[in-house]
Amino acid sequence: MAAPKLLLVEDDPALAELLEYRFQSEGYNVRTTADGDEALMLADEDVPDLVILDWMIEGTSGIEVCRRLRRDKATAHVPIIMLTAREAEDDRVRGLETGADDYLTKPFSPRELLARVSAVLRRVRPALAGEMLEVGDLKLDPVAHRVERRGQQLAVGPTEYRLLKFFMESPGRVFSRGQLLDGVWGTGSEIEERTVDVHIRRLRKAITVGNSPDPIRTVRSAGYALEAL
Amino acid sequence: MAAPKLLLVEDDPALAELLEYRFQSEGYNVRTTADGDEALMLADEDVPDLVILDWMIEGTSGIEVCRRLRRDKATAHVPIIMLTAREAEDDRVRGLETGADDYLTKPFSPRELLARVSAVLRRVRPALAGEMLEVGDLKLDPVAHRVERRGQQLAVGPTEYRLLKFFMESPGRVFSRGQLLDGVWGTGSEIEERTVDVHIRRLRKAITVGNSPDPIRTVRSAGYALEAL
DNA sequence: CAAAGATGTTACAGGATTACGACAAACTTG
DNA sequence: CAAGTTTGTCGTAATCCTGTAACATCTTTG
Repeated sequence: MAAPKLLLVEDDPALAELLEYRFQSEGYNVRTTADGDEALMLADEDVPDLVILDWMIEGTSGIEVCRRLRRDKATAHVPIIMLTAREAEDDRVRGLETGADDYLTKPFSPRELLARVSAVLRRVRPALAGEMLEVGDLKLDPVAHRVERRGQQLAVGPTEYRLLKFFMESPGRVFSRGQLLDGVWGTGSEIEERTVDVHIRRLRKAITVGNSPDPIRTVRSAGYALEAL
Repeated sequence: MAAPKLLLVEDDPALAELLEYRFQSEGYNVRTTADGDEALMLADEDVPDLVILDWMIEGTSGIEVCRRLRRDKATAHVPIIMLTAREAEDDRVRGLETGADDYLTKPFSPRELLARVSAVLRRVRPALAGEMLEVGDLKLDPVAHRVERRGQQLAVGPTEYRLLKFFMESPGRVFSRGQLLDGVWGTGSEIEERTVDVHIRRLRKAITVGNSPDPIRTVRSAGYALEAL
């Protein structure tokens, strides 16, 4: 299972280093920055699985970073945990309303932050926590790397597997070919968008058992979506 | 939009009543109980969209309720917010590890709980948190790219979809053909204004289900508007 | 009521988008 | 290294969508 990618935005060097070390030893893939604008750049060039964001940072403020992450379609659904030194309830409420998923008030223990990160990831990206994904009659086991439908094992190629997993993490949601290339092939892949069609076709073929219905919906001029039939 | 269904498990009568009142006035559908076993029964007979669970309750303990909710397939993915009077970090971590999605430490303000509930719902059930456009009996889900009326899926072409979405973002407002061309086709499109008529016609046809009334009003010599019938 | 103006309706051809099959290169695996 | 898989790209077929024109119908106005 791929290590969850975290983006840590924290301008206290001591705390940043401590957290980076702790998360890495827990198997996370961490990038760190102290600057709001740089954080947005990093998030844009390689979309992380979760952002830990200090409220009070240099450059663009935490809440502004949060807002911009939400505005950009690529990062709109990335969960955000805010760190705040303030006790004021207003700030916490404002953070949540801006789109943060959670917050912690300093001081906090690394252990508590770890628990939160893991809880949020489990909720938002079950596959990263090793949980079984189920959509309709499709089951995907991220640990065993197996896919089955109606109790039947399916032979799914590597790319089709990643594609299916990506879809199953957001059932019903429509993804453009560009979004699929970013999410499945990795940001900045130099691949023709038409190629996505071919892999969709291969995936469709692979998950067909008997005369089962096609759970992948083509949305003309928009992209594809996996339906929970 | 259907009111989100909350299940409140709280054994302090005063607090329970206060919260119940606040949530109801915010448009939530709330059921309350003070007992852990009863909570499980209620959750089982009508699965709620979110559970607010006091750690210290009579009967089955909060953490046990949490565990059992997670174990039952029907309720395994219902988000849980725990309320705890304890300050101990251990308890909070334990709560998160047991499968709670979030917790609040007493005392907290109803406003903060409301913000949390809304944040969690927005994550888990976007449709319940208002990321969906609704006008009259029309529903448009921009994420899933779906349109339905009276619970029935509608087949809407790409341009009609954009047109409808544009209308639904400003219900009741009249748009001239020129404004529609700018807003839906993009500024500077070299298209005959009469073409709009044709797409209005196609949209009307597409959103007709049975003998439903036509929600698109023609304003002679001015344009069209979508009415919230 | 007749004429002018505006909107509704239909048909159609060209255009745009997607599905499919095949293939060569790159990559895995034994 | 050889056999087999996987992958990205093309060309073409199939499908769907779109804009326009032509005509019908309705509304306003004189």
